Amino acid sequence: MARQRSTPVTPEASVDVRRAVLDGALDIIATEGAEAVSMREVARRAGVSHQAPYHYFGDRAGIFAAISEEGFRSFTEAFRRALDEPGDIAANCLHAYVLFAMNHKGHYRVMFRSDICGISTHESTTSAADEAFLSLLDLAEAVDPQRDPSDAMALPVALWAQAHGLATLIIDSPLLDKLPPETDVPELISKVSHLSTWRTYGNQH
Amino acid sequence: MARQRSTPVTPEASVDVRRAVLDGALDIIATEGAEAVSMREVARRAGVSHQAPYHYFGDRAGIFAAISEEGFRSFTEAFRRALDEPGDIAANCLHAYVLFAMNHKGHYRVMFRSDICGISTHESTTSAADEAFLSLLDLAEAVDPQRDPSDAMALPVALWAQAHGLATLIIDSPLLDKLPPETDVPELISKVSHLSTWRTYGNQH
DNA sequence: AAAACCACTTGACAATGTCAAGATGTCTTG
DNA sequence: CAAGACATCTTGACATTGTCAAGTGGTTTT
Repeated sequence: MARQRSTPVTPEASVDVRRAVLDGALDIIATEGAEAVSMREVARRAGVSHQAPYHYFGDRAGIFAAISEEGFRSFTEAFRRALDEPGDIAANCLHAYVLFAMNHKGHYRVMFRSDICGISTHESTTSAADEAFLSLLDLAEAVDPQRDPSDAMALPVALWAQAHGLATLIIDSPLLDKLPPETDVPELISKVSHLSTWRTYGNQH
Repeated sequence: MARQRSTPVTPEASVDVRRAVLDGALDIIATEGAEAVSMREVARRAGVSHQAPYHYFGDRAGIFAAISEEGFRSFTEAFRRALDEPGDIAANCLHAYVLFAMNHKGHYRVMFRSDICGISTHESTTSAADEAFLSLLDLAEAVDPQRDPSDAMALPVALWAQAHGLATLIIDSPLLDKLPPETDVPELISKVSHLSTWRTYGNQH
């Protein structure tokens, strides 16, 4: 009995293993949280030996770094799409931000958890995060290009904090536990957007 | 060699062990993150056997639940103090919120991590969290008592999200990494407060 | 004096992260 | 086309971890 996997070693199969490890980890993170991810469990789910994941990711933190990178890339994509939509740019972007977190719970939960992935040591993850930040700066520019240049960072920080806070409170549930169960989340986002910095004054297109 | 601890079993000593376990855990959480907390390491730091923490906290999640409860209680205290200060109530509260998170990094990092402490199973933790939420509702009431009652939750949600987002982005560092190193955090909080919902219109006292 | 209890302890177990050392196939180079 | 290099895994071993079980020795209650 030389090998259990149906497909032997081929370039395609190896991509599958990498993907399967990532997907297994993402599933665990989204349902049980990042702490529950174990090298051996993701290996088991991928149907490979307990050491196979090490080949692709080096160590446990490597898996999280890969997930984080993937998350930042697809986040940037979604956010830039929202920037180009017609209507209230800021409101559109807040929706896109929070919906991304909800639809990519596993990714989002890892993206800002410096304690588990040590993102700074993984260059490609850092650059993906930098790109995401740039798209946020573009939003600030669209919302208020005339703000005081010496305080240019205040607006992006305020926007980011509002969106990140709303996203984490929703996906980690303490917020929804406090609200009536029939609460409509997209509607809630709209209301928050209306109350906050996430609203564009006269910049619709 | 019957016993290693200098003080034998007395009521006082037992309080010390409980406290020492909590402090050890808090130190690890603040410096290395919650993942690095292990039952045996906190026991080691407290100078007791690896099973002693189980006596007080039941299991690993129990330690986090206790920290979470302690966090919510002292948070509520600090927040209520800010509510009573003269000046712009909302701005004062935002400062209090973020400074609490910065000064109680260990506590704050655990308070909203449902994945590691399963707060809902610990009744006293849940009630401490409920009280904290009530103080937030009081702030919303002070900021805008005349808002539409059918959307009464939108304002507290917006406030909470802004504060929570800013706090987590600061203590977990991705925000400060993007800003110039000489950035003054309290000043940044003020600017964000000025830009956002965290500002009181005509409610100063 | 006996029973119950508190605040621990020692011992054991399966599971985990990771190092080391293969195995087996593909690809490259002389 | 043989020989090495490389990719993609595997099996084995080890220390460390969370937690169950079963003491141990004082204090308190009955």
